Amino acid sequence: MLKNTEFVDKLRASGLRPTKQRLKICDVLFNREKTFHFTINDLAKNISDQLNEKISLATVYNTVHAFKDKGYLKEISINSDKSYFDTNITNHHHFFDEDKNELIDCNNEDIEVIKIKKNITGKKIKSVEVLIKVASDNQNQN
Amino acid sequence: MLKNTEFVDKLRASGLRPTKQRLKICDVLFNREKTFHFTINDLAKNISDQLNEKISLATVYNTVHAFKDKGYLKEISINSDKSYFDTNITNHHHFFDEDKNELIDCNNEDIEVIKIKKNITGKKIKSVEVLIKVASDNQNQN
DNA sequence: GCATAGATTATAATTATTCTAAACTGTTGA
DNA sequence: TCAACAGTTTAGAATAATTATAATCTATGC
Repeated sequence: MLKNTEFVDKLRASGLRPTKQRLKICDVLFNREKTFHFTINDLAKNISDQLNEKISLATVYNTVHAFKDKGYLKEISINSDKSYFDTNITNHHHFFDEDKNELIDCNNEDIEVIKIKKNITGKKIKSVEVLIKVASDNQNQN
Repeated sequence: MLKNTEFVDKLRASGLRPTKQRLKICDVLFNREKTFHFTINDLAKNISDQLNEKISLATVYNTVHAFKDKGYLKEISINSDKSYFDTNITNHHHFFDEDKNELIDCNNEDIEVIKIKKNITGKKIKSVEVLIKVASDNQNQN
């Protein structure tokens, strides 16, 4: 359980003002046991569920993007109408359960290291993401 | 260069009526040397560029989804406001050039086979997609 | 040719996300 | 301490991708 002052310090260190809203979002995002995979909507719901006041949706968007830019959140590549984010910023991959529309971490031990033998000339690799789409047997492949 | 009658047969065989619009879209999508990575907008533009009449955007959406469902197109997972499709339906992976917002095929020889050692219980793997995001050196990581 | 199921179409509706401009607040430095 | 200013928040408008609607049209089988 991280204390409020720790978030304040961390935000200040990143050049972000520790506002009431950002601290609340920190609390919701980072004070949990397991990593949190979420859409903006999930997060907004989560906040309003445990808060009397509410945070404007625009602020939630702003904050999530600010946190992503500072490297505290990762955005996950899924073809979907919405964006998914992950509090686990370490290098790891994902299962996407198409039945439940749910992201699940793939432990690094459970997948072999991806070796890329040839890259695009003049470019630098920014990230390598593996997405394993799963579903019950009776679903369509896509 | 595939002939119109070949598309007619293929569409009929898949239970899709060979309409004027679908045949035109077949022509634009599948009569090309290299695989085509596109968004709906790219495709619509491509069509209207080489056609006097125009095809309704709704029809483009319907057709692309029908072709995808029949397995003639693949949808690529990228976090973005738009969906990307690929005329290359073989099992392969992608580079995404963040500078140009462009998808590039990754030859299967250029990446080692992905071995998934443990799957989600009760689920079947529908697809495994690797997305390698690249950019010029001076870009931010995300 | 005719009936009909399936397609196409323009347009409206929906949904996620971003923009805007005004009000608010954390920080700095006198 | 407090004024001033830049950074934030906010509600609501704007935008953009996509889907739904409902009327019209067309490929197909008889």
